[in-house]
Formats: sequence, C-alpha cells, structure tokens
Amino acid sequence: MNVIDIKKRLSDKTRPVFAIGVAADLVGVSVHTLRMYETEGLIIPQRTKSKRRLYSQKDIERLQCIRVMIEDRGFNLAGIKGMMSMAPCWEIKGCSEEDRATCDAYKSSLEPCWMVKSKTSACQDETCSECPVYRDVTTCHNMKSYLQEHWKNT
Amino acid sequence: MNVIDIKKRLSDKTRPVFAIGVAADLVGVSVHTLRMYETEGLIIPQRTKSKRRLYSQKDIERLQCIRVMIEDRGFNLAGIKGMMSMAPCWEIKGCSEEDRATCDAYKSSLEPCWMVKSKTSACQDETCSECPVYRDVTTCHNMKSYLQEHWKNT
DNA sequence: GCAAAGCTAGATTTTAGAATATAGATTTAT
DNA sequence: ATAAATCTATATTCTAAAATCTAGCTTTGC
Repeated sequence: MNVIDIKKRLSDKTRPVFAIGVAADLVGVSVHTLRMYETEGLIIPQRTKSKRRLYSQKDIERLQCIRVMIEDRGFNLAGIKGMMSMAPCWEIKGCSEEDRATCDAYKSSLEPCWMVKSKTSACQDETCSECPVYRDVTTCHNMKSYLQEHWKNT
Repeated sequence: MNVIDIKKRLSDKTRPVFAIGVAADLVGVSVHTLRMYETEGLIIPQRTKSKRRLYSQKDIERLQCIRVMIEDRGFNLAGIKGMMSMAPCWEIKGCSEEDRATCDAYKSSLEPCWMVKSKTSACQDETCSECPVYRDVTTCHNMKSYLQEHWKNT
C-alpha cells in the first residue's frame, strides 16, 4: 500500500476505527449510553469478528446529532426514533409496487426501516449501516428539507 | 333555525363547545395539562370573548392522539412538537417563491408553522386553528403516509 | 348574589426514562 | 501471562420534564 492509499483510508469517514470506549469519550457519554442508543435503533456500529463494536467518523457525527436533539431540542429517544422513521425509504431505494405491498417498512411508521425485521427484496441483502436511508437520516440537520428534497426528486 | 340547521350544528366537529374542565374529563387529563399542551404549541383551542378556552370534537380527537403518542409510543412533548414541524406547510398553502424566501416557517423546522411569529402573506390573515396544516397534522395517525400524500400532490 | 369554574403566573411534587453501576464471561494487547 | 477493555444481561440511581398544586383575580350560570 502506497502513501496515496494510506491517505484514502485515513480520510474515509465511514471506516470503522473507534472502539466503544474511544467513541464514548469523543461523544461525551458513557459506553453504556452508546449501547442503549444501539438497542433503541438510533445507531448501527460495525462489529469485529468477535462482536466488538467499531464506530466510524460518520458514526461519531451521527451520535453528536443525537446529543443535539436530546440536549438542545429536548427530545427523548422515542422521539428521535420517530423522526428517523419518517424517511420515505421506498422512494430512496426505488422499491417496486410489489416490494411496497409486501414490506413492513412501507406500511409502518413506528420504527425506522433498518429496525424492521421482514425486509423486502430491495433491502434484504444490504447491510443497513451502508444504506443511504440510514446514512442520510441524521435528525439534527434539517429533517424537513431532507424530506422535501427526497420527495422532489421522485 | 330549523331542525336541519340544528342537526348540522350538532354534527359540526369543529364547533367549539367544550369548556376546559369538560375537555379534560373527556381526554382523561387535568385542566392544567391541557393548558400545558397549548403552551407547548400542540393544540389551539378557540377562545370566548373573555378569553376562556373552548374545545371542539376535533380538538378532543387531537388531544387523544397526543395521549396515544405519549402513553403508547413514549414520546415527550418536544418530540410531538418536532413531528408536527415536519409538515410542508408551503406546499399545502401554495406559497410563492417570494413567500418562501421571507417566511420563517419555511426555513425552520424547530417548531410547527402555527407557532412561528413572522408569518408570510399566505398565512398572516388566517386563524391557524382553521388552517389545514394545523388541522391535518395529528401525529398519532400515520404521519409518514400523510407526508407522502402531500408531496405526491405537488 | 354567590358558588363554581376559568384565567395567569409561579412553586412544588411526582415519575418515567435516561444514565449509571454490577456481575461474570470473553477478547485484546502488551 | 495478565491487565485492560468489551461483551450481554440485569438492577439501581438520578434527573428533567410532566403533572399537580397554590394564590389572587375574573367570568359564568343558577
């Protein structure tokens, strides 16, 4: 690997590099809190072979957004999850009519699509943490204009 | 007024008829809680000449929705307010480019449009409690599909 | 006329949920 | 090899926001 490759790897913000203890320090919360956010469906860290969590720079930014929603805007975790559930995943993913008819994420708005168990063909083979629906839904940025842009492009 | 007129008035769900004490009983909360929801921007009851609150059947249903969000889905008031702020009011009201450029509700997603003070010409003369943006945004029903329908029609 | 209900404003209490701690096992890194 | 960090799962603590209460005044309705 040459110098350019190394630079690329270092600048890849989606590369999972931080152990949970480091991530907790960076975000300013306890490791337990990070696990709680994961249980609630707000964040999906990568895992090592032995199931240890690894967070990317993007994950850190996502977590900082979650903190903004909690500390500055007074949301609780259920509210953040509810906001994240507003994303029109079927439009973003280009689901067919058949996909929509059979997909729980299309029907329900009680949880974000990445928490829905029965996925349709458009999603079942994709890792949710790499999906644009998950990646782009960071509620501390202007969610309303995010939704607007996505509906406009359809 | 004839019998038909009387029937019409009785069946008008937007007619403000319940004093705050009655409304609180119907919803199952204290009068103080209803005043709190109003302060938070979740409900806009009509007022009598002497500033007493009057709630319609629609208001009762709206309040029941708020209770569902709190009790069943675990939202707090900030979260409900945040969800209500997602409505694309400028599309629903058909705001011009100029309206959008000057309207705080278009720019911000921190509060629902009916809480924004500086209103654009499309709204400044309308009573918010009679506006479709306010009326149709009841977060306990499927907010996601509500947003979808509104974007689709634009 | 007066009791009941409503008004605003502010203080107080309660409680759910956010955060922390504990325990026992496993993995990592020096 | 072993100390530090992480894992899951459960129990406990703490706090902020939801709800209630108080006070003084006004309106309503019998």
